[in-house]
Amino acid sequence: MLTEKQRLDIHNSDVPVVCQSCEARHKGICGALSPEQLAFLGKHTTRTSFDRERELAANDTDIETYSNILSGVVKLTKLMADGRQQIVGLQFAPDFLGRPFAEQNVVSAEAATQVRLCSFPKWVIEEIIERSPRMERKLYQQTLRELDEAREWMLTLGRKTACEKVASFLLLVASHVDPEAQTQSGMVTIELPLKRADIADFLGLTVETVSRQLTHLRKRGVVEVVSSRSITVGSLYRLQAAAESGSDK
Amino acid sequence: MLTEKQRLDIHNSDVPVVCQSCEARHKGICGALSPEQLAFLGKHTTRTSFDRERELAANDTDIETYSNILSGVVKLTKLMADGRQQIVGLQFAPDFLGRPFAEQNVVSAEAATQVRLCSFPKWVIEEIIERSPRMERKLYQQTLRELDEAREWMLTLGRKTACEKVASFLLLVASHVDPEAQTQSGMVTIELPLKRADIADFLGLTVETVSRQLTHLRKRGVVEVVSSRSITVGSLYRLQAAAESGSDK
DNA sequence: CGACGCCTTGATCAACTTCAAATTTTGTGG
DNA sequence: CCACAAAATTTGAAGTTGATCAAGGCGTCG
Repeated sequence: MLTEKQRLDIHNSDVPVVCQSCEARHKGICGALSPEQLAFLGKHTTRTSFDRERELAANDTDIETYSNILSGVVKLTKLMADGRQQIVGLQFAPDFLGRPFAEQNVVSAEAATQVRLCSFPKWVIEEIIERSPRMERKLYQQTLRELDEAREWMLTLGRKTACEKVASFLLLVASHVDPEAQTQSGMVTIELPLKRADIADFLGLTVETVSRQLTHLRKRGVVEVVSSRSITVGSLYRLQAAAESGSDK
Repeated sequence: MLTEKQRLDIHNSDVPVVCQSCEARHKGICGALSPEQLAFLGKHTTRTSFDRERELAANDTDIETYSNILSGVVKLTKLMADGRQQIVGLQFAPDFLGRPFAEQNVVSAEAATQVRLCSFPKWVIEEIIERSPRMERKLYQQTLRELDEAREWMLTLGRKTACEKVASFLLLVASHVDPEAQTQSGMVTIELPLKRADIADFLGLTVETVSRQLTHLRKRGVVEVVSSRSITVGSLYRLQAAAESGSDK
């Protein structure tokens, strides 16, 4: 007995082998492509793995490739002349990485964890966008989602206290790792994709403050710090409360 | 002798009268439409004027219309349960207002100044998006621009000092009112579309701090406060410096 | 083991907020 | 056009939050 997916893959035997079990084809943008388009894309595909901290694209340089994130977390950062830094976005698999219709990068992209990418030359994506309205639609919708997230984060950066910021960050990670986490209120363990310095750059704080607020949340019993990269949350409901008012109760 | 524009308008005599001299057709999204599509859109168009402070769309309510901004400035805001507020975007004519592919508003939209809108029922825009890839492209590109701006602003919110924030705000307004202002370095007078309380909500500060930083910039000779809503900048270059380091020199 | 990177904790300090009040601007009706 | 009330802005003094500076602990990898 074949599952629907298997039948589909047999039927579309011209789907590149590397794409056949790729998450980007199911949840990501490649799902918008016909087998022929996928085959075309597959011809110009490069899969690469990057160590943590590796720069994937530098600010103010020409855009040469676009990518799908196969696994890992990518941070998008802005840097000021004097070294101040702000993370302006986190991207998770199977997000599309890159800014269509631009010549130059306006942010730099860096691997926050070990990252695997499936990359394509700029012209290939441009051609596919022109030929596949469904692909463009997928990209458009991801951009709208990113804009929603950026605006949500602006509220966090502009108006929340340090403690609320840290709680908001934990919630953000929880919801990306496990989209259902939003609703459930039970116990969850969150693997943090960022080190303290990155969390600070994401929250507009210093490392010291992030650390202090984390111990503060621990002492209040909202979280348990299993290890520096792993946090257990007793009740997401309480964490949510901490992200909006801090005062608890 | 006819200009090219006049010839075009005569040729396309089925272009709705209200659209013929509309900025949205030249710089905005309506430029993507054929005369027939424009005629269809024109049938379902409502032009309305709103006083300053009027709410145009409330958070957590169903989306019923989309609009083009004909004139004025619209602020997009997020509100926390305890009343803290953050402006997460400013939109200027001839921006498109509204979030495609969503059922509900995730921000509220409010007129910052007197605003004139050209509004369309939700289904009309949805139908046009399906039928006009050029329209979808325009919307996609505006969204990408907004995302770029949101990320730029995240750096401002997270990492800049109060003084740098105020200077950044003045630059932002200057560049939207007069796109060429970016390059020129001469004297410019900026009409502020927001009152102090709104500026504070945009910058993640308090009214008092905004006011103090403005007088600080005045005493440093970077700006001249003509009236509370009108600021003259001697050198945009110096203002730019103030937006990135504060220390001047 | 020892060095290095990362994280935490403590003490002090500066920036921004809060609270309070004065001053200016704006809008309205006579 | 003026007078007056309401709203917006500015200014001052005191209080908090988070930053900075400094030191120490933990874990990992050679």
